[in-house]
Amino acid sequence: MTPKSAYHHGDLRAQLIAAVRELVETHGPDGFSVAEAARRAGVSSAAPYKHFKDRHEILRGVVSEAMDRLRIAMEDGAAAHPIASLEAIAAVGQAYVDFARTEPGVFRLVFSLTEGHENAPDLLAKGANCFGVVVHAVARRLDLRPDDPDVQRRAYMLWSFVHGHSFLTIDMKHKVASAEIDDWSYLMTISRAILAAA
Amino acid sequence: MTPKSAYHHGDLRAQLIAAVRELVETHGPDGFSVAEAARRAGVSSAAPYKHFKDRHEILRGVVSEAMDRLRIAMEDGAAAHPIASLEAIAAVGQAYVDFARTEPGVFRLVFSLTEGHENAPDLLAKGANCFGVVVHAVARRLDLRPDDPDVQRRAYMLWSFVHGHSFLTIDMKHKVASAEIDDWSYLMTISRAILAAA
DNA sequence: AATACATGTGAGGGTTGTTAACTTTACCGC
DNA sequence: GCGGTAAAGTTAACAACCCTCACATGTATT
Repeated sequence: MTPKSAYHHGDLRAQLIAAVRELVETHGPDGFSVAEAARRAGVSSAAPYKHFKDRHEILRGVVSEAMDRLRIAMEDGAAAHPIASLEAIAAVGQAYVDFARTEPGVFRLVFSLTEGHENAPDLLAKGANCFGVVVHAVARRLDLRPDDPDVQRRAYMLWSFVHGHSFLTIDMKHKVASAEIDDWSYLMTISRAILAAA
Repeated sequence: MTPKSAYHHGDLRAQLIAAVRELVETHGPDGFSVAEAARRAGVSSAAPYKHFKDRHEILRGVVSEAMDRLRIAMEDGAAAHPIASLEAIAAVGQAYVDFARTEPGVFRLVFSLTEGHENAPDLLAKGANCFGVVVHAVARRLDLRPDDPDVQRRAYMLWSFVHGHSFLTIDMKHKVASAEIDDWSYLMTISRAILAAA
């Protein structure tokens, strides 16, 4: 743990991930280089390859960690409201949007891993878990089982919606869509509409 | 036009954009290099810089062209159905989703230009035009003016929705959300719900 | 025909991703 | 304590890439 020796400073993997997260956040998903990350961690540019096979694997590490945080935020959002309430559903969406607003770079990264990341079952699983939070909230609200097709359909609708809004909101920080949008009332409206739709 | 001389082959700019589009589509938004594009166009690796300042500027060229095609597809979608019909609105969304499915790489690229592209007023304008198609369709349906705040709000909701669905659909080609989804009935349901919502 | 300009080439500097061979440290059974 | 093994660093090197420079070659203007 404690970097006694300067060699083997004991915590490189985590420090690299942190450095990359910062780089991605400030310079965008492409403005990252393993060389710069190594520099920031105070090691040689070859050191990272003792912990990661690829630059891709480092990115996957960042994404994995980010998805954990996202899921927790969503769960916390739901937990802050009465079970089966509409608010609980909207709060899950709010957590999602908040995450995108707070860390747009990382948020983008999470959804841009396409090449070189084909086989990443753990990431797929974590994605499914995030979706699961939505499903769970919807199931509670409708008093149905989570695997009910209707629940799945509505949850997916909600997710599309929140996902799209999140992306649009960070893309056009300088307003394209006329006015500012009040997330909460927006999310409540949508949640209501989707739960009521045929 | 006709490359008489081998030098000055007269059409390099367009050919580069085409080459990059292909590269982005097959190797993903990151798997593109100016060098490779030049190679495919049959010119030296320095030639592109006579037409584009940056690698970023080439990408912007690809995006610009793609947004034109997207807008046209959306307009055509709407035009294929009776004015003011719900189908016309859904068809705009369908065109959007189809574009994403057909050219996922380019679609991603369009929405990942963040760094080095801060000042691109033409792209912002084209984005606004695409949104304008949705707004127009909604305004027709509700028999209101396009600049009516309610129209803008509902159009934005629809857009978020379709945008999110498009992304999710190309991200998880291998189904995370349980079953396959029938785009058209999905889009009709959503359009109806959003136009009816409070 | 002479000149100006646009558009190509080639060489080269600086950065990156990644590997290979080597060195240093931590740890484990004796 | 002691020696061996594996983990985790290092330097050196290569190819690829972005981009700039000085120069070459066509095209267009006058």
